[in-house]
Amino acid sequence: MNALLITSAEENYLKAIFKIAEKDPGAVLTNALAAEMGTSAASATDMLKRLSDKKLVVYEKYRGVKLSEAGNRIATNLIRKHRLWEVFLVDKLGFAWDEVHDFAEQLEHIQGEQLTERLDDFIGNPRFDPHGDPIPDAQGKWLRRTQTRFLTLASGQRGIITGVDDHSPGFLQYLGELGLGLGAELELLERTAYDQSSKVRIGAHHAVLSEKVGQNLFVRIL
Amino acid sequence: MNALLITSAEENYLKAIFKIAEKDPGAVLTNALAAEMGTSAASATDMLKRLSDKKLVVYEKYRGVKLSEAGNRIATNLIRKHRLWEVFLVDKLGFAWDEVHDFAEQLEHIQGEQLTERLDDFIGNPRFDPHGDPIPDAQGKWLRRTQTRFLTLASGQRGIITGVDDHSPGFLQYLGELGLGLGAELELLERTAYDQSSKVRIGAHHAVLSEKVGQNLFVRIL
DNA sequence: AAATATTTTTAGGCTTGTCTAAAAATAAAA
DNA sequence: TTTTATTTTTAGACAAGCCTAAAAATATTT
Repeated sequence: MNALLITSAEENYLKAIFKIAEKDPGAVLTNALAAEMGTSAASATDMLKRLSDKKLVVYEKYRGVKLSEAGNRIATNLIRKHRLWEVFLVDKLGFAWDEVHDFAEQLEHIQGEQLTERLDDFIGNPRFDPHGDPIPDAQGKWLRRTQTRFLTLASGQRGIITGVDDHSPGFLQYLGELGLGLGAELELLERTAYDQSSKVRIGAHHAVLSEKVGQNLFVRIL
Repeated sequence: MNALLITSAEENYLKAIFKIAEKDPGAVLTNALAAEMGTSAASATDMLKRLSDKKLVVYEKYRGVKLSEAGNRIATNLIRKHRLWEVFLVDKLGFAWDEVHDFAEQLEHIQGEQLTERLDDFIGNPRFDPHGDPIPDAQGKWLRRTQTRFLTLASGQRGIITGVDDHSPGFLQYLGELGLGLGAELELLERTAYDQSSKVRIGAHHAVLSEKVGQNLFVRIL
């Protein structure tokens, strides 16, 4: 049925298309895709033709591309596997949330439905990965969740960290140093109008978060 | 230092060379390697030239090949990872010993020393995999172990299953049905001279093992 | 030792996934 | 609207891994 052979490279392109489309479905253009993949525009065009031949994307020359039903299924499953492995690496092997991306990037390509499902059970069927990103279920269904950008918090409001928009080790490590892991509670004491920096209380102590940090933090308002 | 890029295909050839050499170091010839890899002799020759260029093997045209120091290190580490993942799959995810080979075949190529070592700790630093094969340590050291072929047992002797020489799912499943897992105890009641078949007692009940089964079973004599 | 058989290597091709340079299409500016 | 700039595609190459068919080397028979 569905056993057409997909290479890791093809999977990675599908995932990149998914990622770009997530923010703006109209922005999946050759250059953006090449940038996301770290390849040349020529290579991206090349791959788009292959993916189109395999009916994994709908591709119109010069116009951009979108995932087909089948392509979307593959990309979603890839993200599912990536995030399940991340949970495993953090919860079971004790890695920090900024250390797991490269491993998960490899592990997501391991084939075998049974393995994925048993892994899911073993780690307790988590709905979110260590960065707060949702994990689609085996049918590709996403759990929608209401989270707010930290910058929308008003003075005096409290919130719980539910996710990050920047997954770079540098940002994650910095948050860790501030005591801001997933599930951490913080209170916005004051926001400086001039530079959108935020004075916050994290447990017993205070800190100042720059606008850049604020932009990349999601919270659930308490 | 040691970060020269090795592809999965190259790793697989190194592992195949190791495997053939294990039984007979002089038998690592092009045809044997091609057979082991399921490729043509021409492809094997091709790869041997590449591996030779990378100093991973010592290759003499028409004469056969052997692993270099570096090649041996890579092959050993690959086997280490393969067997550690097998233990994980059986002990933690609950797979049967005949189900894990294909998954481990993929997982062994995951790069990252830290991952391997944390996995090793997580599963309790096992010395043997689910088939009784030894797991080399992080330095590539092998634990030597005394095990005997079942066929060397004399009537009346008892033994504990310590390993198998045939890893095919068919054989492993058959053993499972007989109640002959790793660590199982059995007693040789009688061996038929004509066909080397063996009447055995396994716990409370009796069974007859063909010569073929007997050849592929290792035991520790009690 | 010469003839025959087997094994191994070479030669030439194909696909995937990449590249650079040039051409073509689209978008923006004058 | 015509020119200029940008984006995208095409053309031609290359390395990795595989193939088949033919040639060369080694091993076996007679």
